[in-house]
Amino acid sequence: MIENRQTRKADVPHDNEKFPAHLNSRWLYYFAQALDAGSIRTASDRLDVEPSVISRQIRQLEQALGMTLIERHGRGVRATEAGELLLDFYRERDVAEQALFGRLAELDGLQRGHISLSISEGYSDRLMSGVMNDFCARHPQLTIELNLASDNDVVRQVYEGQAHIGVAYAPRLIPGIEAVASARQPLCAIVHPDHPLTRLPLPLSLDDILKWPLGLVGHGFGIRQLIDTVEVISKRHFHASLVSNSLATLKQYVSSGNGVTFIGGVALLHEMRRGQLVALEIDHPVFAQAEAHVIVRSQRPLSPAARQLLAEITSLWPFGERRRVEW
Amino acid sequence: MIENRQTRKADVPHDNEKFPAHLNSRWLYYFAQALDAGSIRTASDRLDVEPSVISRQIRQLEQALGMTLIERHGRGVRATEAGELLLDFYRERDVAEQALFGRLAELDGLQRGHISLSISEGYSDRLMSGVMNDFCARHPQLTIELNLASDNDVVRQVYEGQAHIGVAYAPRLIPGIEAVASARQPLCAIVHPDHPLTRLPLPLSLDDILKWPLGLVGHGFGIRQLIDTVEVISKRHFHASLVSNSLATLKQYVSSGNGVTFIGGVALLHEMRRGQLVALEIDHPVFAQAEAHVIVRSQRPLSPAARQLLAEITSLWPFGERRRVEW
DNA sequence: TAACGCGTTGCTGAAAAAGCAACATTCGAA
DNA sequence: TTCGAATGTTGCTTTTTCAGCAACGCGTTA
Repeated sequence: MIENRQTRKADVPHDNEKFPAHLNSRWLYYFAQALDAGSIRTASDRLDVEPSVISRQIRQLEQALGMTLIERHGRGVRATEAGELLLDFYRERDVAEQALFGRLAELDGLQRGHISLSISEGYSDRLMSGVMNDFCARHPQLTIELNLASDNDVVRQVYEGQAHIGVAYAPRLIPGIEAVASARQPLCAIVHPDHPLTRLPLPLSLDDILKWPLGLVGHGFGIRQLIDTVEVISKRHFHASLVSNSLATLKQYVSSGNGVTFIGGVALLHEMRRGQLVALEIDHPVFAQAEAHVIVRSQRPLSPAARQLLAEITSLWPFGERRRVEW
Repeated sequence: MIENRQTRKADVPHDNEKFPAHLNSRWLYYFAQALDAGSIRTASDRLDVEPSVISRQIRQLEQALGMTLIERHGRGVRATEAGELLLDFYRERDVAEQALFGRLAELDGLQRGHISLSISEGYSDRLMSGVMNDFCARHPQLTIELNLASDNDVVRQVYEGQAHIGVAYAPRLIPGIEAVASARQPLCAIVHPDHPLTRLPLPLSLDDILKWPLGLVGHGFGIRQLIDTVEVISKRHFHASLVSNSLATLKQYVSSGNGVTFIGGVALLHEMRRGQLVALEIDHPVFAQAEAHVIVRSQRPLSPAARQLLAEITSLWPFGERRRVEW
């Protein structure tokens, strides 16, 4: 036992303590086996160990508890009153342990578990239609938490362990965060289908775009950092007529006027299909090389369920890649 | 672990088993301590053991379960999903263990326990008035079973472990039975107070007694063996007008006529006090040397409660000795 | 009474655990 | 960015615990 082990540094012989901090599982095991078999020798035959081992272990248990646990007759052993109490406890402990194993196995078999996803706004549709719906249907007993957040928050939540898996567009990758899948998804200029820009040849030049009122996402989005970067290196000033932390607001903004906003095209699948919005490629390397990432915390052991979901996400990643030709 | 320990005789390497038969308590202990402390090193400082020990024990636990239990960050450890499950189990197990210790301590403090007494008929009154009433009042949470039986049954029940303590009058002592207290209590002739025998000088001779109708206890009573013995060595014939296995019946018999019976005087305290019966000494060494015994099973560990009661019984034994002068 | 089975006890070797020191990483602050 | 402190880990040795073997004492049984 731990508390009986004498350490070298502080060797205090407090054996007079009434009860040990914890019961050695082997003591209990032999104790229960001996009582179950009716005699130490029978138990020793069953377990294929020497009778002396069992005898000694039981004695240690008795000494640790400071009370006699079994009656030693000439023909076997029987439990004393204290022994019965201990035996009942052991039995209960055993079934609890088996129940634990069952739960652990369920966790292994994806019949139990909790997965927390943190997703950049605009990816939820694609993720849901591409993977999540199917995955949830196949594992109805899993608890899946889907959290929409800004790109920076996605990274933060994954980093702090609040989310197991994150999907972010152009996030600032920091040490400790690992991108298990990436896909280049250019940042596009989003406009109404009737917008004059749609009549210009692609890719659009920055100058053409900047003639129109601009709607920008707020800071905290990976997109915004890309925009700021381009603003600096292109030596131009991006005047934002509207700044919002909601992509939906920006979509609304451009769909009801002739404004322009910068959003990854992948986030607009629905609107583009319905002909409500169009995504126009921009002639700038930074915009063109923007990437979306599926991220996890480095060296964080994921639960089996999270591992499985991650595998499915990456296998289908990027979700709309093949449809990209339609844009 | 027991099942992982390889035996020499039958070494079957079934390490591929998913879960061990039993969790090593030390593994769990370190595991819980590390998570509780937040880091292995903090736990190692608290427990005064090397960090390597904790690290290794946790790893063994993980290998035994076949799953990762803690996330190792640079600044401490955290539980995985499986780890949380295991930790919850451990916490519950711990409180159950503490509860067990509490029950064991109660058992030690006589606040809990079961005592089974087997008592020869006729001793219950004296036992109850002398010891049991007080003992029961002082330890109301003890369960005390008081079983009246014939002398031979008292011995048998104690021998077979059905009774912890026995009180028998002149029982046949067999190996394995130990008399922790004895008292010479002569077998007397019991008659009605108005019986002609009461007018004869004491001790009575056998011949005087045998002139009167005889009530005898049945076989199975220690008394009866004494009577049979005397019958043989005195070369007389004891004709029983009534044979009963109930002392109460015999008392009734002699109190309503001029019959005589042989009962230990100590069994008649009530009746003698009320003047309903008198016990007359008999002039025979076998009768005079009859002994009552408090018996237990040799080398049987008694529960603390039973030990305490036994001590009280023997300290006051024999209960009515000082009053014997009144007879 | 002798033989058998039971639990127990020294003793020896093996396995597990603990200690020690050094290492690789990670995190935080200058 | 760099340095330093802190964390978990690993190789190795020492200590402790456990298991096996043989013998003994004891109670039970034929």
